[in-house]
Amino acid sequence: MASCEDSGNNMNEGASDINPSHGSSPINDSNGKCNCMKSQCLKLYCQCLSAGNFCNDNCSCKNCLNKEANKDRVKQIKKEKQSRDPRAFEPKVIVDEMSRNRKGCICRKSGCMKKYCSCFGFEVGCSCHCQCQNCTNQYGVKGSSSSAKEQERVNDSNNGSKNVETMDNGSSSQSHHPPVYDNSPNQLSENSDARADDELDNSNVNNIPMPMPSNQVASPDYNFAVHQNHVAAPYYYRPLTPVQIQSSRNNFTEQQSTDLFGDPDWHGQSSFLRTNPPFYYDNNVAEPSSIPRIQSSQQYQPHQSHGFHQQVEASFGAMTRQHPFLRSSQQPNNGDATNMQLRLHPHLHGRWPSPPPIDD
DNA sequence: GAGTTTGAAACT
DNA sequence: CAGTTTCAAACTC
Repeated sequence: MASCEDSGNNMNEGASDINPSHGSSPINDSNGKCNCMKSQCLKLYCQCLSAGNFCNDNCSCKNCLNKEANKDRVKQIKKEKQSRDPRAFEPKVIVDEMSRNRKGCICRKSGCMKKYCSCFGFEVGCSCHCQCQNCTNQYGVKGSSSSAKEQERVNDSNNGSKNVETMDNGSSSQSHHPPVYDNSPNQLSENSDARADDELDNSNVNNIPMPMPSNQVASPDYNFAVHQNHVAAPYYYRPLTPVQIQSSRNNFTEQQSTDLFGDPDWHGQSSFLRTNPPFYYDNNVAEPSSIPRIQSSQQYQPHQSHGFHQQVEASFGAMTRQHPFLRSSQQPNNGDATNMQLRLHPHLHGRWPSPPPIDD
């Protein structure tokens, strides 16, 4: 059975309509199907349309017009939606140190503790973007810098030196989260409005300000994807070459995405990044379909022969070695990375390094 | 499964 | 742009 998540069902043409397939349904677990009765699936109420997908055989919608056979009209509808909100079809969740719902919620009655709440539905905390009332979101309450678990992690890191990003290996049994996406600013893209303006003072590509708050948690704008207790590498969007763009438009395959990430110039590349294809291209920017995340502690448990630290070194090696600004350290040792830390090099003075160079 | 509640999207 | 209406998903019974 086809699904909205099937690549073949994606509306993979036209402006900005190549989306991460599961960038959709923030709330339900229906995995790319809708039950629209009145909207003909031509409004954003429709989860399939909202996700940038056509409806499919799994849907129970009535009078559906969101079909490939109607693609011209759908494309027009999408343009209209985008004229109102250019980011209407973008992923709804950004990746930062805790992950946040880009648009925020305005819950009044649910306390952000039910799936009515888009933040809760994504299993992310509420944020300054939310206008919710009586927020009790277990993943992070509006106004607080983090959820309880995250705060615990932050506190732990603060027990060490400053500018420390603690990285856990997931051994504390956090369940994995649904896919979320790095919506960090592409410093090199003409459509780089995906930043949290309130946290940045300029957009100088070569001198990215790093608003390191007192709790020492990195800003979402620096692609530092530390997801709950899971670990992910810092990574940057990078513009694609014309060949890559054409390739993505024509016949994008998982192997190609793997190859892209196998590119030695991809500073943040890692073995587990490569385990998370496919990647989608939009606005000439490569974007992971899901953040590089560790899906289970088992997958990235300390390796029997090398130890997790070495494994992380292997994964992060390119970054830690090629970016002289970052260096890894290890708690005295046991071979796992439960308390492994990435330290900012002192000379950064609170600034992250520039994105890696563009490779033609 | 029907009815109710909820909040996002659309509309005015 | 604030208030209202529409909509579909989440939830309850």
